Amino acid sequence: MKLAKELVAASTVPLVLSILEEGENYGYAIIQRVRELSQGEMEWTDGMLYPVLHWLEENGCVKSEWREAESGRRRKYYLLRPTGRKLLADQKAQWLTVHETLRRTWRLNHG
Amino acid sequence: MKLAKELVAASTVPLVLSILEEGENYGYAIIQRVRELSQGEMEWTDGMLYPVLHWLEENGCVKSEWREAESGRRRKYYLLRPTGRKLLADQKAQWLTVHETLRRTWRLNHG
DNA sequence: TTGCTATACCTAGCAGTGCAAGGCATCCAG
DNA sequence: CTGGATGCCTTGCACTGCTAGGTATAGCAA
Repeated sequence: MKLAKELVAASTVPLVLSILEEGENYGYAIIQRVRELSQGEMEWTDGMLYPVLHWLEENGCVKSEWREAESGRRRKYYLLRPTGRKLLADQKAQWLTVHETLRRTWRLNHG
Repeated sequence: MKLAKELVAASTVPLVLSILEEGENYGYAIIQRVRELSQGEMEWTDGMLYPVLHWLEENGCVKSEWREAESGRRRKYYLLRPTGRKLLADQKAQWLTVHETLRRTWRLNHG
C-alpha cells in the first residue's frame, strides 16, 4: 500500500522522536527501524530524514555525537533531549486527538 | 491544542469522506461537524475545505446538488459515490497502518 | 583490481501546493 | 440598517518536501 505524502509528512517527526525514545540511534538505522515497525509498509528515503534530524537538533530536541562503529564506519548518533520529549508528548497528543476524531465517525458509520 | 499543519493535511480527505459517509452534507455544515467530532480541537476554514470538495468531485468521489433550504438559503450538498467509498476505505487503511506503527513504538516505550 | 552492493552522511533547488485573504450574497436579530 | 451568522467561491505566492545528486568506506565476488 502506497501511503499518501501528507500522511508520511504528518508522521515523520512523531515517529523519529518515538524511535529515539527507544534509545539513541543514527540515521541509517532509523530508516530501517521505521521499515520494521511498519512491517514494510513505510519506506523512508535518507534525503527526507536527515533534514528532519538537523531541524530537531537546531531546535534543541536532540543532540548528536559522532561515533566509530566496530565496523570502522562513522555514525552520527542522535539522543533525545528534554525538549524533544516535550515535543513528542505534544505530537502524540495531537495525533491521538485526530485519531479519536476519525474513530468517532468510523464507529458511527459502523466500521 | 494547536494542530500541526501536516496532521491537518493528512486528515482532511479521510475526515471529509467519513462525514459524507454519515450522509449527504454541505460545506458549511461539514466544518461544524468537524468541530463537533473533534470536540472543538479542529477548526477548519472554508478556504481549505472548498478546494478539497471540488477536487473530490472532479475525481468522481462525490457528486453535488444545489438545494434550497427551508431557510431560503442555497446550499450545495455533496453525496458520496462508490469511488469515494473506495478512496475512504483506502485512506482509512493507510491511516491505520501509520497509527499501528506509532502505537507499536509507544507501547514499547511504555506509554 | 575492479566493480557492485550495502552502509552512512549531506544539501541545493525548485516543483508543487496549502490556505490566507479577499470577494459575493442572503437571513435575521436588535 | 448594521453586524454576525450563514453559505459559497478563487487567486496567488510563500513555503517546503523531497528528488536528485554528491561524498566516502567496507566487504565481497569475479
